Amino acid sequence: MTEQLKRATISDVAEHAGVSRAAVSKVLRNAYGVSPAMRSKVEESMTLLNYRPLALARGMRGNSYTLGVFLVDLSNTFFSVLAEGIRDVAEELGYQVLIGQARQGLDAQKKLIEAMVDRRMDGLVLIAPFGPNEELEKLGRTIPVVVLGRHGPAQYFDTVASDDIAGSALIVDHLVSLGHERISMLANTQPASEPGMPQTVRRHGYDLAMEKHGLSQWIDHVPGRWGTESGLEAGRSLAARTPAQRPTALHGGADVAALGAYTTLFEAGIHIPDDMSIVGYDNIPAAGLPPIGLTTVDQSGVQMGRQAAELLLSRIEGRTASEHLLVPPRLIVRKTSAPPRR
Amino acid sequence: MTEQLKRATISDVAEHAGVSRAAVSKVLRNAYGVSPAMRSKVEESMTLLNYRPLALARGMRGNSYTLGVFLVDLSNTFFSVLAEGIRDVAEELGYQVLIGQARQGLDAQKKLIEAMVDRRMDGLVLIAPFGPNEELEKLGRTIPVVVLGRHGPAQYFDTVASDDIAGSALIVDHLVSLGHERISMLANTQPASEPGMPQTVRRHGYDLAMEKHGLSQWIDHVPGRWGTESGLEAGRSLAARTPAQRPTALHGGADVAALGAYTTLFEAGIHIPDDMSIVGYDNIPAAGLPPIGLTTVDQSGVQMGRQAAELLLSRIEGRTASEHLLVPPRLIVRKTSAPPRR
DNA sequence: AGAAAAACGTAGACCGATCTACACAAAGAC
DNA sequence: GTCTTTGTGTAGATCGGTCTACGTTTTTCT
Repeated sequence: MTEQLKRATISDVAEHAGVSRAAVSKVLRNAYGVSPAMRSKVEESMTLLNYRPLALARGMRGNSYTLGVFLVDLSNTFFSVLAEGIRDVAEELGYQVLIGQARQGLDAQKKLIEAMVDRRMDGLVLIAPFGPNEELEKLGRTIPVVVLGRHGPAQYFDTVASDDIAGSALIVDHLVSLGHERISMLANTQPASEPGMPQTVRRHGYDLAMEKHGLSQWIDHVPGRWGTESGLEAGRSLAARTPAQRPTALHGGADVAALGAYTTLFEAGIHIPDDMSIVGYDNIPAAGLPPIGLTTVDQSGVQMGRQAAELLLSRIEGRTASEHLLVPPRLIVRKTSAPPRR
Repeated sequence: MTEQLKRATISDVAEHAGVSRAAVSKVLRNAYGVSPAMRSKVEESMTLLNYRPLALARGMRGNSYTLGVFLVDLSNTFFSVLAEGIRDVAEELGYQVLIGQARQGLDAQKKLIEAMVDRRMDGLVLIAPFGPNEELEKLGRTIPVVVLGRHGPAQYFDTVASDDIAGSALIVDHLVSLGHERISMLANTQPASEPGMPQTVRRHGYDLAMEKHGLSQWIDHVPGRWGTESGLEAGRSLAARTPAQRPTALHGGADVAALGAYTTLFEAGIHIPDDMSIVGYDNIPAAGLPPIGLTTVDQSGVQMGRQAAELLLSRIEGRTASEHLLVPPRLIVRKTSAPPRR
């Protein structure tokens, strides 16, 4: 086994350039008190020695130049789109983005977030976290935090979310305009749903829209969560209903859940959209696949990701007043919605 | 703004327990030379003060207890499945997994890997990296590395890969048994393809299998890359051919590419599987959606991820001889493959 | 009982940066 | 020509852990 190559440290650079370590640190940080002559001398030594500052060591006192992104579900491709937007903005400013994925459960979430804090990340973007708002407020007092997907208000962290009330209205309006009355919704009934969580807000938006159209009697929440598994399950339960008890249209809550329901409904011989219309939310890539063609609500994830990153960065720079952004959603009509047959 | 809560350090614990910092460090590391009495005393103080060691600081001398996973494409859900397997194993041993996603390009990949090294990760799993093997060998001499998706041999890093020769054979055999002769393949012609990269091996496996069946005359590589975009493009180019020039079946190389081709082919009015059979590779979740039902090759991603993590951990523990695992693939027949019509 | 070995704790250097306090020199003010 | 002010560079503490070297006590072995 060949010897490991030793990497250059700040001391090596200082010695090579004939200056103090503090001086090198200054040019590294673009700090005040560096003459042009010294700067160029030091920079030359840095490139010559192939020096890269050890981010870990910097983090001990200053910034680690690392942002953490917390995700529950990597396989939800909408989340990865968000992550992409975050990364784009962060990289422009010299920050690295590292993504952590927790397994399901509040406990796992907490552990992962702690792990990120223990690695002295400069700030955190939490994508669709669960748990009570107070926990997040507490976290926000420890480290800059932006929550993606949860609605404000909040005092110690910023939020970026889709206008879920409007999004649900878009869906219901669309279905009603096609002639549907009996419209159910896959409601995410995760334990301890908080106000501000998208599942809460979308459900509320659905209720409001149904009422607006005078369809309160048909309001129907199919319980579950928003994941593929749970969507499959919901589809099964819907298929098990008698045709008379079955809705003619379904607000899926999220694309992954909607596609899950689609799957088991389809397998049970219920044809989409002839027997039932389905509308999703998120516009994940798989939704656009032509044989599926899921009608859905688009949230322009990259944009949301970028905004979240910008908020986080400005918070790291010192802003303390919290901000809460609402992104207008957009309906994308494809093939899973059609007039009811009866 | 409320004051930030100060977190307890090792000195705080030491003082509270009435012992030295070194002693606390010892119980933390399970090091030799700790009496049961002291251990319990210290542990009590730790829980009382709600102490968590700062992983960042530990990394300065010892391990950072962090593994890095490098990915090119978060939206390729197969990769996220791999990441899940890695995380499961790592967490059991107290390691955190942080995922970094690079934008396209060798340069971006290099920068991200450097960033992970600069954060003193204890080891790296690279999922489908590009670039020459020498680069990886060099990296492997700096830090423990396992490459997922590239075939060995290699001296300074381990590999875990699907047996792509066998996988391609599975696909060709299946199509031939259905009666196909004219079978094309979406070949990933990324610049600087290295031996050992899945695209290279799968293509070679396809060539071999075609020859075995006496179909050398029909060997046909449709150029592109393995992403959704490139798949869309390939589908378009295939649709543009005259029916006589068009293959009756397509080895898609990877599910994302296969689904891309499916999309544009479908839009061009070419019906799958009546006009053309398509087989993918990876068995990503979207492939299983019933209206699509992509016939594909499964690689049991979670298992591969777990194996990669185990290799990495054992390498971190000191193993130096490299290992190279080949995972047998499995054909999953669904609805996009059928006998040719003519 | 005396010597050797094992068990237990501690002091303090160390990892590689940042950052405060200060020394010194050059420039500007009066 | 002294007195500030401004610019430039350095010494050394600091962040929160790890780890080596060593001293002291206890146990084990003849």
